[in-house]
Amino acid sequence: MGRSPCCEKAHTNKGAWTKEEDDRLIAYIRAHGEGCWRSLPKAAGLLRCGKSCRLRWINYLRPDLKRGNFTEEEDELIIMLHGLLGNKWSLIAGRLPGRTDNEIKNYWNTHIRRKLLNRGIDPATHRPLNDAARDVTTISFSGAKEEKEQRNNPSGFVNKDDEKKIPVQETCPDLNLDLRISPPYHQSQAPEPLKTRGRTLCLVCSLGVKNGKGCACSIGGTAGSSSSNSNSGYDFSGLKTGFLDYRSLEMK
DNA sequence: AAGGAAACCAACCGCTCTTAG
DNA sequence: GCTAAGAGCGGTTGGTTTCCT
Repeated sequence: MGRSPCCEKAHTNKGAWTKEEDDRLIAYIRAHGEGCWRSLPKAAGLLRCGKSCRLRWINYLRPDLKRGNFTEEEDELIIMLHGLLGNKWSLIAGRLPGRTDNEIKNYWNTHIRRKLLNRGIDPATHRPLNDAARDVTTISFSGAKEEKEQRNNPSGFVNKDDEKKIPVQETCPDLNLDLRISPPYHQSQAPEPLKTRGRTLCLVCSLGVKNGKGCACSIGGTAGSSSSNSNSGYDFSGLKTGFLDYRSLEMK
């Protein structure tokens, strides 16, 4: 069967974008809006693949992008969300205004991974490195873990990055994120699904993800709307309620 | 000052998911 | 319901910059 390529590769530029290409893309999107990436390059007079245009716009040219270093708060939020969602960079990016999935992914791979490793935490599982073989998978951001780390490293100074001598700080000290992946689900022992004013709330909505693409809850249509998080803070998939129905972690 | 190593990050590739016909 | 096109996502690559010896 096969499928036609997304663009005429023989007639497209590759590699770094030039200022002129950027300008053309920006001007075109300002005039016509995003969308229809396949036909955009031709319409905009660009010798680029549509995918390439989309990526350039999303990751670099969008006016709402926040450039510059990640803050400590963003670091901790990324770590927390990665613990919940895994490598769902786009979902994580959805919780960090002005940041792109690509940016977060790069940042994770270059900074946070190392940071966690130096803290003695496996970046993939968010569990202590020496605690690899347990039956119950626990993702923990609780004080207990910090305590353990503290014991291993009483100084609170952790890694090479820590040559800057920044003490490790718990951003959300009262946030208990102990998550357990338990044996197969049985109706009788299932916890109540997350509910908002009596309505079931899926993880996507509870995270306030804007496009609500993975939303499967009864109020999906309002995912990401201001109403979903207007009452001062979302319940990160039940974090405030103290549990996580891990079945809802299946995003797609 | 020079060369190599490490870090960083933009961009590409290939796959999956969604949607329209 | 099936198929193909379009869009989006995550993993990976490769060029550039910075750091170290």
